[in-house]
Amino acid sequence: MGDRISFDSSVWDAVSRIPHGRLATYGQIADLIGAYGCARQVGWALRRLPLPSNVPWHRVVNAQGRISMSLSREGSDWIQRELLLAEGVPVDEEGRLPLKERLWRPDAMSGS
DNA sequence: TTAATGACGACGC
DNA sequence: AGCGTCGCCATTA
Repeated sequence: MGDRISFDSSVWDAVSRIPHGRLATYGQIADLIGAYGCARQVGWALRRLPLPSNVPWHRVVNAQGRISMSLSREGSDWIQRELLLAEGVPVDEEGRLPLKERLWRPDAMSGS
């Protein structure tokens, strides 16, 4: 049984903790689940997420403060932009957004 | 099995 | 700011 399944679950769980209106980077999620340096894998895990989903996958962007636009996403990148705009996060046509101001700082004292 | 491909990231210029 | 390069590593061909 794949480690893939548990890895994906870990990613989805971590992403589910991102508060409404805030953002996290792929690398940040990787760190959070103890997979330092595996940012790309986080991207793959989100790619496997069946849509629509309750997991707020749209709150994960790249470290450059942009939505990772790619033809291979077949439109999910633009859906991501719409979902972010819908919850008050400004995103320009190039996918740029205010990462600095909206970066999620996980609080050890929250949850559980 | 080897080669190419990414929803990435850090650097250099 | 923008772009190219390289390191990264699971997935896919």
